[in-house]
Amino acid sequence: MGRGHMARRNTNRRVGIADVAEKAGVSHATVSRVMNGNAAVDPGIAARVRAAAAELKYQPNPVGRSLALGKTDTIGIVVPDLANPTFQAILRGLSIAAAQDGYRVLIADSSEVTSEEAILAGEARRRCDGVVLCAPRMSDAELEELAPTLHPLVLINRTTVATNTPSLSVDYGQGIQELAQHLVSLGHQRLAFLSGPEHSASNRQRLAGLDQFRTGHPDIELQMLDGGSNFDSGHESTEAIIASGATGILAFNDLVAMGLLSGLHERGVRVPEDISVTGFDDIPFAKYTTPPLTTAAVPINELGSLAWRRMREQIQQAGEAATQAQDEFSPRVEIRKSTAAPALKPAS
Amino acid sequence: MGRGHMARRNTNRRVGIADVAEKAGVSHATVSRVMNGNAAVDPGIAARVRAAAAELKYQPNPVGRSLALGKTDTIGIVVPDLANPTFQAILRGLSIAAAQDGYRVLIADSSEVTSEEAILAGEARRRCDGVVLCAPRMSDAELEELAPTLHPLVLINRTTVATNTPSLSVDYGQGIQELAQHLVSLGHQRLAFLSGPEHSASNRQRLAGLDQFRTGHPDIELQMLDGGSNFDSGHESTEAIIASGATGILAFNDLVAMGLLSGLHERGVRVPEDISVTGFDDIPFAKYTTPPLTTAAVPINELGSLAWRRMREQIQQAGEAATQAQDEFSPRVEIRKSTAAPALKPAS
DNA sequence: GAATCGTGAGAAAGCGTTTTCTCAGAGCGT
DNA sequence: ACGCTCTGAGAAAACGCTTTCTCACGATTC
Repeated sequence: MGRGHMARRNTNRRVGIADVAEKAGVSHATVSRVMNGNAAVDPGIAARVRAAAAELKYQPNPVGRSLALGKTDTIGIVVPDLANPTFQAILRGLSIAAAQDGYRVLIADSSEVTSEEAILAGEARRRCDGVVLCAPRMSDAELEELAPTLHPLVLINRTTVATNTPSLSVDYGQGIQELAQHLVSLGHQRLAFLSGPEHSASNRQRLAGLDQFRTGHPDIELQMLDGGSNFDSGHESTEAIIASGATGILAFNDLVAMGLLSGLHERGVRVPEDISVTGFDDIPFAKYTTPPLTTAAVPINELGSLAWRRMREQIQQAGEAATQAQDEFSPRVEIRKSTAAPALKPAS
Repeated sequence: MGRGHMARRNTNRRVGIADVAEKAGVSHATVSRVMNGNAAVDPGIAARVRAAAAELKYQPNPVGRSLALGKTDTIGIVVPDLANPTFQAILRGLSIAAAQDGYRVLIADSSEVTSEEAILAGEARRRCDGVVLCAPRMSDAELEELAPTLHPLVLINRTTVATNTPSLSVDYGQGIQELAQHLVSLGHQRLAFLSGPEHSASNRQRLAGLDQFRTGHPDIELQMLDGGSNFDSGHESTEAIIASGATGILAFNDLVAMGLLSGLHERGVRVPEDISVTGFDDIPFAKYTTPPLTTAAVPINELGSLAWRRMREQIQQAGEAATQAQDEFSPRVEIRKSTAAPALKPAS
């Protein structure tokens, strides 16, 4: 195979800085200088270098560059489930905003496996200049311990006690209360909440909001049913929902609501005549379900781009551990056709 | 600021291989050997190294590793539009499959800007061990020139004349013909195709399929209307569709169809009573539109994971430029409620 | 018991950049 | 004309790792 020391260099190897240095008759250093435009170099030489680089189609190797500069121009994002339109939208917003500043994004999907999150985040952080942790399912204690490790870190839908990591959150507690209020004002007396993943902080917020709602409306029945965060889990809850006897259903999110809608349709239960259903998030498709879904709209597109802005701020500050912005968004109730007044007298 | 040469090393710096070497009283080399389990090292020493590594929480720096090994354990994916559920699904399938083998994925969204694709792909390739190019909009000539540059490359919805880059494609031509056939067999005589992005290869396939359809059905009217690939462009085409007088509409994809559905609804045109509409792709939400969308189902989840398998094959072969698999999927028509027989006599 | 082999660990050479350090030569003032 | 500063380019160190090369030491063999 001929693993000799010299020769076979040009044949195989990608063109490197050494090649253009040789062609231009200058040193590596000079090539680097003209490529980066840092120090002043003689215009004649610079032109020669540029010509050589162009002719050889030289493109600096980012890995070497990263090692020397100590930065990768890449950020990582960890999401619990890439199939969820909410996280897709955040990813997209983040990716586009970051690209505008010359940064790329590396994705990691924990598939809702809580124990993987810390590992994925750590790995991502080592490869990237920062990490955005999206709706982490891990415990507060674990998050608190992990956060400093990850440092240029942005949290979405989660906060830490230490105020030096920025967070973006949505006031799910308020949103769910408004939805419940909407159902009640339509005349519903028996509500049910189809809850989300056990370790989801946003689910806990919803539960807290509903607790508060209960104290304000002691006369209203409100059941809690276990569920998940995706389409299937909504679909699987159909029986339980019907059995509950509730007429107003608050689904964890739009996906769950859509699954439920389809399940109810299969069972011949009419929405909203027999049962009213609400979602959460207002994903783009919520307008086009049958019937169009009443939901609480989260400004999802802004989340991604704001996450990048917060990340960039930290990267630029580099060091001075200032206290960081804690952004909170208020969802806005979007009334459509999946909610209506309940039937006047429930059959019997 | 004290930019001296020594000291201030432990304070600031991330723990590196040198630190654990020192702590264990061995050389860098030995630490590396232990961490990678390559060469044989004395069990006693190995234990000492491992203990030191654990105590220091040492994690090898991936950038240094990448530079030394010439691989990044990362692949890139370039998509025209991350907002499109089809590409989201491919990304997800790819990401999950790659993660299983310890690879991460870097994303690049060209935002349908054709001229950006080559640049993004090139950049991605330099940072990664391979690139998957998803429905590239660039010209055949450009693609042909770019392909060898990108080498470990997988194409989705596009092929090259050189057979040494694997490609995954969907037979859009056949799918659209089957949909047209479906409309005709329902009794439609006047069809219209709402075409997609001009530079989309899959759009050209559809056009070719429809040409073929025409020759088999000279009696059927088939108009071609310009459109786009997303929700909005479908919505914007509403007027043109109504003006066309067609009763059977073949939308470029499900998104366009959904936009059209909403536009028609706003205008009071009933689907399927007045106009039948078909989509393409069968994205998860197609079942839940009003009415549920007749479409051609593409096995979208498989695409992503198969793309990874093809990529992995190439990475493993590393060199021997064998001819690569060209996979083709056949869409399956999914008849739902957005298509029906046309009104017997069109008003006048 | 001397020559040979094998084992395993350290020294050092990469990997491809950037950046500091060093120094030659030009320009300037006196 | 001498020494001074200043500009700009090359040499070399650094980034953090892997891997080849080298060599010391103990074990084997005749």
